[in-house]
Amino acid sequence: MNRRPTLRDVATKAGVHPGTASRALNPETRNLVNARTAERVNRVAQSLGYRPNPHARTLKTARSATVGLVIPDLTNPLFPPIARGVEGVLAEAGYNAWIVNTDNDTARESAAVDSLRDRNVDGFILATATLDHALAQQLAAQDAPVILVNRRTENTDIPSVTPDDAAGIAMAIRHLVELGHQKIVHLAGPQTTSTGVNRLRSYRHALGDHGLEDSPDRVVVCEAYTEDAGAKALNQLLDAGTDFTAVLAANDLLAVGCYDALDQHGLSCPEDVSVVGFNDTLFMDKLRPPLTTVRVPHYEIGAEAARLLLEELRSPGRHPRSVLLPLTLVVRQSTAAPSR
Amino acid sequence: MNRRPTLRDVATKAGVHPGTASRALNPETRNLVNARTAERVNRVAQSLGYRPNPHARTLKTARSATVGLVIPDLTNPLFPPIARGVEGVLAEAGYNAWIVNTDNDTARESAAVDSLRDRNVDGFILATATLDHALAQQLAAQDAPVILVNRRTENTDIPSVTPDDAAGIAMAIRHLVELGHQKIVHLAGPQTTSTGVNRLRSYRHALGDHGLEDSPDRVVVCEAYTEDAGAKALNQLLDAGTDFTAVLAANDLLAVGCYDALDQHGLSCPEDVSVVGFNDTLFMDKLRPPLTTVRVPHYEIGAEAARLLLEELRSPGRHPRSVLLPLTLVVRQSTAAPSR
DNA sequence: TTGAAAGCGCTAACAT
DNA sequence: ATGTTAGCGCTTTCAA
Repeated sequence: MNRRPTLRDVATKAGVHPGTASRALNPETRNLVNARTAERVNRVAQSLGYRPNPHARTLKTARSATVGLVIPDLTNPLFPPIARGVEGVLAEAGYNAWIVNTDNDTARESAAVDSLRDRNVDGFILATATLDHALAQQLAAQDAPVILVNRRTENTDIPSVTPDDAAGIAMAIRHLVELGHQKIVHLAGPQTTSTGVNRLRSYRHALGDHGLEDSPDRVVVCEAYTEDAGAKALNQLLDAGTDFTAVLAANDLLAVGCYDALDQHGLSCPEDVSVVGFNDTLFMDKLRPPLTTVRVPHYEIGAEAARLLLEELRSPGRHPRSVLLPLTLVVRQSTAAPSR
Repeated sequence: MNRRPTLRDVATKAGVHPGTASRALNPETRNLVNARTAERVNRVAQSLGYRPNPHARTLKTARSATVGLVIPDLTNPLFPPIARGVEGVLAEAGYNAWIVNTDNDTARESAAVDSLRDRNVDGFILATATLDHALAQQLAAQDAPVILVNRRTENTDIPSVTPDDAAGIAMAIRHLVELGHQKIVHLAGPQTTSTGVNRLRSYRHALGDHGLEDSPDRVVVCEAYTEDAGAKALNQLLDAGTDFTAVLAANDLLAVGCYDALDQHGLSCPEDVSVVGFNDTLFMDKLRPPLTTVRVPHYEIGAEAARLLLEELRSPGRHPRSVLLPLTLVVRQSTAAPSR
């Protein structure tokens, strides 16, 4: 029965004191040690298959080379690519991510974050931000390194990596206008989120930029970013007899809901109504018709968030900043010139 | 600056020795302690907001109340629901899951598992199994608690939770036969996986059960479970002029690839060709036409795997077993009676 | 029923 | 350049 070798084992076999072995094995302190000794220790460690015990290290140093990644719902296809971006960049730096799911539940989120703190994570990446996000505020107030991803809080002091919502919406509107649409409705996202608020504001601005009227009855605010909410919202507009030829949905799920509502009303896309989504999540190119949508660089959002966090960990408080990532419009068959 | 309270702090404030406090706070050992004392200690812990340090605990006990969940690709919508099932059941038992992504790369998988072992995870749930899976064998050989999920290894001694592939395929074939199909091709999955092999074998058996001929040129084995591989395979059949009226794909992604191939050949589904998938992953109901597919209870697969693992952790070697989960066929518009 | 003491494996301040 | 020492926070055996 041979237990895992410890630092002591390595030290003994290399004929040095554990302290020396520790220094020799750690890249940061290796230079404090005679080069030949260091090499010998490393060889012995290798030959023994030595692997440091991260719990012992964390217990001693209160650091863990681990980051908490807090996600509202992993089954939303927006998040897995973000998680991979985070993991990819962290891995290069020798860090790992602990992914936790909150199911969009504040209590669970709070419990998850507590548990991450118990584990001495070195920082947090939160994909759960609302405009008024107590948890993010609280973490930031305690000087815990935090980066927000995809959405932001009202407090812009907390660094974030988000899509350039305004630019994305502007591209979408321009595309519709160029096709000849004049009456464009907006299914807005929850106004508790930065994406919901920003995209709605940008829609209004973009209409103005093209000299189009910004009429209040052309906007429906959805309570959630779900297919059902999207269907409900568009049904509401259709039932009210609102006059429009195109829909700009605040995200892809709402856009998918529009397909449902159009079906229910016997209308077809894009012949009767053009639809534009936001995010370009999985399979949006496989719908019939394939959805025109604003592509968000999911992986890159996660990667950039990880970079910001690593910077913050290396030099706390040096250059906190927020990043807006550029988007592209992906034109597919859900948009066409209006028939009326 | 007040650091987090430790067990010592609680003990001191409660006027007991840290050993006693430890016993009082741990449900397992609470009965070793005077009830009044125990209650007092717990009250003090509460009032101080005491949270045990998991690293210290793990360092001492070599257990972590943590399970490693090894996933080939989190962006495959099959896996997030499984992960949630795992997490849901583990959470009830006070366990947590460490989710790691391997990107279908053996080296990464191996590194990830090493890292999980370094962290003293109490067991593993692997969603990465191939028939000949060195890592699973190795873990099992070392008596590490392992449960396979979704796929199995050739060695059936390793417990697993998988869909009942044979039953699923039988349902799909019966459905097609009842619609009147006689010439059914199969896009088989990689023959390195249990799903690929089992579904192919079941396809052959099911044809036999209906007195249909099982012709080798009606099967194409795909090298990967991807849309591209599916498109390539069906294109191959179409280009070869193979005579068929329905396609049974070994999973949904391959089925989506069929849609692409049919498009490219100017054929339409279900008028010209019926298509059936497997898994019923995200948005399969949103394709045009919505995909008839075999529904796998994703969440339940993960949940059941977690249950088996917890059992194994509680009584090692007591009742290792594998579970086949029942499936249902979801009939949508991608299947119809053949026109020829 | 409780206290004492040792130690899990590592790091870092201090000493030489 | 290396050794010594103490201790991170907890559990658990042993003793009382």
